[in-house]
Amino acid sequence: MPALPNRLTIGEMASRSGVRTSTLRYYEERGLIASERTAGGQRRYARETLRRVAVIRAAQILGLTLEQIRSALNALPQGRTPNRLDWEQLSLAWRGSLEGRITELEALRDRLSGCIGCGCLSLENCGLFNPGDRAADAGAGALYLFGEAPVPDPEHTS
Amino acid sequence: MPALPNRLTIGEMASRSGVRTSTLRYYEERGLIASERTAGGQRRYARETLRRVAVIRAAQILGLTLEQIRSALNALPQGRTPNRLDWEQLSLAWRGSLEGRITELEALRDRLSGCIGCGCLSLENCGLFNPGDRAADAGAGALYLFGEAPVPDPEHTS
DNA sequence: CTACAACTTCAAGTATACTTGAAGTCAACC
DNA sequence: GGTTGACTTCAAGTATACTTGAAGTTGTAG
Repeated sequence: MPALPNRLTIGEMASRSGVRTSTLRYYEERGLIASERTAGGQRRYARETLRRVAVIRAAQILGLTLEQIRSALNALPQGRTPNRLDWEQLSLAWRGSLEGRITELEALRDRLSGCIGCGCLSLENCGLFNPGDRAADAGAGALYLFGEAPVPDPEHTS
Repeated sequence: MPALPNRLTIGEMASRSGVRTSTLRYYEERGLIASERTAGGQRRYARETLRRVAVIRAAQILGLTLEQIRSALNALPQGRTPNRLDWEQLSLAWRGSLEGRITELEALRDRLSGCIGCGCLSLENCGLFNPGDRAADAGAGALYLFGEAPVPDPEHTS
């Protein structure tokens, strides 16, 4: 058991990062991490790759895709593994998008609450069925969720 | 152009619901909607299926999987298309899980904020890298994000 | 009755993020 | 130098939610 070697095998990376070897190979294939090779062709990782993997996992927890993470990491000067300052920059940016998602979900929750209160009669008017980014594509006429036709006052219709 | 026919073709369903015909077939295959067939084998949908599809889309926006939606709809008495009261029940339950997700994301945001403030030195101690449901699997020793070894006071180490 | 749009099924493709398995090679310990 | 666990590549499989394409059938307008 080598004590803190400078180059880590993929197995050491896996046990120290908690990420499977297959996942590490996949990250490398997708350009998120890099490795050197021994004469025999086996991977050897720089110790800082461990930190890089940790940042990748953190970013995934935050909901970013691997492609977004790859872009963010590659945008760092020299495409280096984030240091402490880099991490502050990244996490500030990512916190922003996280807050954006929270805001979206809260709006969704409020629309849903509104639907509960109002009975959600019309797909055309209902906020839930017309969230900002979806086209209200009711070409053939209004779509009604409960009751197919607009009925201003149900008590007057049999 | 038949005015509000009782049975809709898949094409009519598609244009009135905003959902592609391929998607409607897929929903049927997955047990989310049902259809009758003409003598020739073409699908004909009851008008209320339109409402059912609308509810499915709403539930998807809320983040439920098709399987979860299928279960919820099948759990209704007679597996019927939700009426107004059913919809209130469903949306109340779904709002609950939505609020759960918001709470999780807020906790994540707060952990991230904490990391930004503290510099996030240790993977073992950092809340972001150890969110509740992930095993802190640091078998080989502590994992440190910025600085590989525990350094209680960096000023005393060269 | 014919034309043609709309419909049918079934298989395969798309995207994301991986995992699994087969077949073979490497590194390290004794 | 031999054994064995760890490693290699490449192809295919998993899960979700669909879309696309091929080849053939149906329904309806004229």
